[in-house]
Amino acid sequence: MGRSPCCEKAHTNKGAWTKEEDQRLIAYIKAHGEGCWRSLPKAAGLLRCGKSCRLRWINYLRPDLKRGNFTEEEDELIIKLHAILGNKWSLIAGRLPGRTDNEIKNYWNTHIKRKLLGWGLDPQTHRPIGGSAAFPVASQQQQQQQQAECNNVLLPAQAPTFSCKATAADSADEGHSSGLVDDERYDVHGQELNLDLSISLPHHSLKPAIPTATTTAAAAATIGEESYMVTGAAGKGAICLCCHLGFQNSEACSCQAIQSPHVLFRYYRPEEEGGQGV
DNA sequence: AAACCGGCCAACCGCACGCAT
DNA sequence: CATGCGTGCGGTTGGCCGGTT
Repeated sequence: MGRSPCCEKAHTNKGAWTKEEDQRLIAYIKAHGEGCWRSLPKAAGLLRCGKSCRLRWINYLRPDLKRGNFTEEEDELIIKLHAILGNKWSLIAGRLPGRTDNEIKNYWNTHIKRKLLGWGLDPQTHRPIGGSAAFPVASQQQQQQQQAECNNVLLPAQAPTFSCKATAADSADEGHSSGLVDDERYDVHGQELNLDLSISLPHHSLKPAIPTATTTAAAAATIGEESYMVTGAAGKGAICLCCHLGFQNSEACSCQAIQSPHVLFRYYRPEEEGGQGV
C-alpha cells in the first residue's frame, strides 16, 4: 500500500526551532486554533512538517505547560500510573496536568528508572529484580509466596505505601457501560490521590460470569481499548477479565490467585500483554 | 584551556489507529 | 471491505550543556 509522506521533506527545516518559527506557530494557533496539522505549516508560513509543528506546540509552546522540576508527588504518581498503564505515556500525561507525554517519558528514562533500580525494582515490571513471574497458576503455597512478593513490591521499605480503593458503587446493575466504580484512589503517605481513571465494564456484557458477591470489591477499568480488572482494597474478592468474558478456569484466568486479604492492589492486563497482575 | 564524558531533553521517525470514502 | 488520509503515540536519536580530568 505505502503511505504518502506527511510532508514534502525536501523543503522542510529540521532540527531546533528558531524564535521566529515559534512565534509564527503560536500566532497561527492563537488565531485559528489547533488541528489540521498537515496544512498548518503552509498556512502559517513555516517550512516545517505538520507533525513537527504539532510536536513543538504540544511539547513546548502550549501555554498551559508546567515547566520546571517534577515534584515528589508527581514522581510517585508517575510510578503508580506506570505500574498500572505501562509505557502509555500519553495516558500517564493525561493524569498530570501541565506535563506532556514526552516530558514524562524522558523523566522516566532519566530519573525514575534509576530510582526504581535503586529500590531493587525492575522498572518495567515493578517487581524485585530477579523475582519470579507474577501470579502464575500455581499451588496454594506458591501463590501465597507470590502474593507476599507482590506485597513487597508494592511496599518496598523506601517506597511509598499505597492501596487501591474500589468504591462500593460498582454495581453491575447500572445497565450502562459506564462504570463499575466511580473512581480509584491511592493512599500516598496517608494522602488520597484520586486517579480518576475511567472505569467501566467490558462494554459487551454487564453480567458477571461469577457470582456477584465476588464482584463487589472489583473494578473493571477501561483505559483506551484495554480493560483491566482491579481488586478491592481488602481483598474481599475480585474478578478478572477472563471471568468477565466467560473464560474462567481457563489457563489465562488467574483469579484463583488473588484471594489473599493481604493483597492491596492488583490488576489484570489483557492476556496478549502478558496477563500479569501487579 | 582543552578534551572528554555523561546526563538531559527536544525533536525525529515509523507505526498504529480511527475515520472517511 | 479495501484503501487512503490525518493524527497520535512510543521508541530512539542527536545535540547541547555542565562537570570532571
